[in-house]
Amino acid sequence: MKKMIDLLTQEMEAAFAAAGYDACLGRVTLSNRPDLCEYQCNGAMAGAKQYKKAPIMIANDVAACLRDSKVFQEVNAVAPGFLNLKVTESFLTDYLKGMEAEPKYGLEMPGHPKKIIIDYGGANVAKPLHVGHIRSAVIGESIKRICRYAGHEVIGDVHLGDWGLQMGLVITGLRERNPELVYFDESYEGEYPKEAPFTISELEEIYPAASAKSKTDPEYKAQAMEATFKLQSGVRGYRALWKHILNVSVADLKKNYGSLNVEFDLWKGESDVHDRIPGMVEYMKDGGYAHESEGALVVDVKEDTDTKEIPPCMILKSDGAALYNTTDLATIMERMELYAPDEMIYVVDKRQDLYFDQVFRCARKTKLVKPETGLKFVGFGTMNGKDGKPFKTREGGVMRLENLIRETKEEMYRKIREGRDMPEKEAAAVAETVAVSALKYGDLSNQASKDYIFDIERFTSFEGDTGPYILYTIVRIKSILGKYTEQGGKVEEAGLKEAENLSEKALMLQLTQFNAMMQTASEEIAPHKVCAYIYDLANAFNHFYHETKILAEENVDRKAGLIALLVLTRDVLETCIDVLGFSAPERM
RNA sequence: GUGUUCGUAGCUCAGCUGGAUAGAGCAACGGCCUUCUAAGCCGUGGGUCGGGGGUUCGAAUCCCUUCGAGCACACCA
Repeated sequence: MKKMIDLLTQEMEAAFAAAGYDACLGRVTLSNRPDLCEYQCNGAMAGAKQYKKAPIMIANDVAACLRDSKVFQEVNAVAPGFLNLKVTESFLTDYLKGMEAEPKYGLEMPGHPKKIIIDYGGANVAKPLHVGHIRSAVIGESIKRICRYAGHEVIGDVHLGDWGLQMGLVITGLRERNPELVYFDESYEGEYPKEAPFTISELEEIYPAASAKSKTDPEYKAQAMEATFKLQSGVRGYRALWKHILNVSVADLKKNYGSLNVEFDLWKGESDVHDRIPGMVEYMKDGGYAHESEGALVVDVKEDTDTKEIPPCMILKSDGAALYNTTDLATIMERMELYAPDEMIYVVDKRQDLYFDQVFRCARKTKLVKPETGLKFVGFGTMNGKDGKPFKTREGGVMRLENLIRETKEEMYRKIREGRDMPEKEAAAVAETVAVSALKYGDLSNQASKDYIFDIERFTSFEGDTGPYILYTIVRIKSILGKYTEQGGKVEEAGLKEAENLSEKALMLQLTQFNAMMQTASEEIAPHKVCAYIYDLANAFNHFYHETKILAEENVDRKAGLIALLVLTRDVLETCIDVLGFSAPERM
């Protein structure tokens, strides 16, 4: 279905042509003066020079050609040469009816859907998620859903850090605690136990302790490095232990991500490409891409057009070991082989911008990907505290994600109990849903690339541009629809009618923007545009709601028309919050 | 040093493919509930769009310059 703005532009272009001017001047945009008009066209001013005429004369000529328009109810030429437009009720209502009938409210599907792999989450095995992980998870999940809604095939990969020194540290820490474990007996040849010899909370204790000790104790660090080496070279007991660590950790990660409605299709990790690295390195050497520099193996990625120094992309350290770049490149290689995606999107802290630039250039230069394969870096900014510095606990430490979520839920629960007479159990469930909306909307409503201030007070507020406000609006609509049904009305039989007041028309106009907004949000990978849209839509609804009695409407047809408008508004809002990654309760 | 992002109301942020009077929210103040959830709605006050210059009929938006802040700059991930 064509976008509203395109249909209006078409009509306007025809009018420019009919008046003897270049049709290209007919571009219609949303009005920036809602008090004067709904849409505007500034083409008369742009064409003034070309035709050596006063803009207002051109505008008048064009307006004259639109006198009998079925699309525009009003076309006013205003000094110096604006064309102020209002659409007819019938055109608007027909457009919305079309929208209702279309599968995705009129969003056009791509001619060639892309297969996209999105790499987000940034979790590490055996390390708890902390607040620094929230953005990648929340933004990535939303991008995944937006691209999927826009008609692409999307695969989300958490891509765990499951293979480096951290694993050696955990194993060494475990050995220190329980040296008698069968995993450390290298002469053992039997089956290893199915149960892990530790719980998640023990695991979470072990890593930081081992990490700290390795920094002051060189002997301990050497042990950890040896353990890492043994694991990577396939020593049975170490591999078995590693599997346990992985399983226990992943189960816990799934629980935590789950509480934020974040779900991955793939739980791949760095370990998956371990065996692939030697071959890839050979390939890069044989192809003449890689050369030695200061003892390390690197690929030059400078380009003539660069305005800055781009250091070469390192493939192997001078001690011959692989590093982050190596696994990332090997992963790109693996993904091309297994999934052949058209595009890979990395949702990562923006500080890694230069690093990914190097990796992407290297992947292209070494032909790991096809020339047309998209490699995109979506860098996000830091989540800061009210002081503008990276978010910390009151004690100055790094807050665990789990705790942040729990505190937000508690705050929400408190507010609900204060403001509503709701049974404890229901209040707890509602608090959970609303808290997720507060956290996610608070994050997503900011442009991903910018830093933002995390303010739990603000995010959990029911007032203003917040998740809870959006949910409240949806709940209000649901409440009316519920009552309508109780009164014997049939929601599904209601058909849209022409608007009878200004706020109703404003709501309808806002609804027509859905497909254009969603297209932009997916093309620009911009979840915050979805937030901005639903905030405007919720405002338009609340304004309309205040002015229009719905259930008390006596004209049955008119009432049904209003109900149909509510249904469409609810559905569009719920579609939007779904792509943002949260949902609304029935009551709140 | 080089590069990069940014600087808009007291605070948090939109707007940036150039258009009319620069918008929201919070905070402050004032209205609106016998009627569909007042966790709502309406209104008031609050601005050298960091400074300067340029392009243009027209600049928060484009260009140059300057000041200020953040971030990155091969053997970490």
